[in-house]
Amino acid sequence: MDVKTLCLGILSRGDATGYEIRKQVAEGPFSHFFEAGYGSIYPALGKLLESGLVACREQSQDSRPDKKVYSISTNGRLALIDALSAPAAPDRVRSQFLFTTFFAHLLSARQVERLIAERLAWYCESVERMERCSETVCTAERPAGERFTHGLGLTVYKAAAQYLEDHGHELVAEALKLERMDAAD
Amino acid sequence: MDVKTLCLGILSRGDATGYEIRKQVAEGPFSHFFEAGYGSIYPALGKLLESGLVACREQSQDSRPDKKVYSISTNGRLALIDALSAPAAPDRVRSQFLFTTFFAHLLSARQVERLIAERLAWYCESVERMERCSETVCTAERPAGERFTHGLGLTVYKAAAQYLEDHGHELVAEALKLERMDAAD
DNA sequence: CTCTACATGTAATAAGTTACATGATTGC
DNA sequence: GCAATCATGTAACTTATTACATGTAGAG
Repeated sequence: MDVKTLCLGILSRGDATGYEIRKQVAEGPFSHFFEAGYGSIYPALGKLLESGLVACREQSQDSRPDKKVYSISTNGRLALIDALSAPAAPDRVRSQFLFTTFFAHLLSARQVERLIAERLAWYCESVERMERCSETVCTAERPAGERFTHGLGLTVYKAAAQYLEDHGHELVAEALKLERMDAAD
Repeated sequence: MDVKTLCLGILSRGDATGYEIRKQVAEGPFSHFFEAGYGSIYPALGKLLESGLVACREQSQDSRPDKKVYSISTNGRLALIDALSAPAAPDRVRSQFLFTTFFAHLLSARQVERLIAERLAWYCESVERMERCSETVCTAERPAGERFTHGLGLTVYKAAAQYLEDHGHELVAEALKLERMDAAD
């Protein structure tokens, strides 16, 4: 499941340019479980074009740069289904935040407090971002899978935010205690 | 936050061999937010040794292969704190599972059913794996950060598993409906 | 006049994965 | 006898990130 497959998936929902694909990954319904920048999307589209899994038509626009609109081919749809049918690979997660909280005792109380506050803000932003695309994903016309994936993301974010609100103070409390002990020495 | 920093973090809790580090990442308290295999851990330890952030003593054992026990140096501890103090980088998540569920309408009901069941099993395993190391992480002697990180991971897994139990059937129901429609054609 | 949005791409670099290579011991 | 655990490492490959490179138009 690489960026090529991601592009196939997005194109299976409708034609798009590289720019639009990137927007769907950054802000749209894929944002909570995939990341990709231009530097991986454009090369991926190039390879898909080479192997005939997508087609491309150039569109000149006035008062806008030309754009290349990609559309998925029949072979592309088959390749997508193949990729989806492959044995489930485990999710890849690497959390700088959790790594940092694990070693919170090495930071100052001020740092810990900021860490928690920033993360809470980030969860709020993420939830807002996701709710902004709820209207396009959570309608009856869209497949159930889209609603499901969206709902699972929201649920997880909300559970995590709640945990932070419930337990964040414990981290700060310990940091303050350690600082008092240091001061006593 | 790369594998080098991960090694520094783990070594800050006590000396370890490359093999033991890998075990902590695969099964220990780091398993839910970091991944690393031998192929990244050994080279990382090599680089840390070169730059003097860790020290290494060789230990021969009888009836076991020799091992290299690494320990963090003072500079290593400083480097770790530096890395922890760096501005929070967003978590990296790439979920094959969520990608697949998003496009569940392209799969057969059988495939969807298996997907959900396997994922639920995976969550159960993950929760069990994490609870197995609860005893070493969730004691009063360990820093609050370890308990916090552990608790957040468990909370998120449980919330996700609950969501699957609550909404997984919707996905299967749609798949069955699509199959009936196909059969009708 | 500055910032954001639109729009595409390449090159250099960094990072990590997979496969390869080896080998003893312990428990079933 | 076979699988699992302990134990270390390299080389080739794949992949993705970052920085570079360029340019228009509309909104404020």
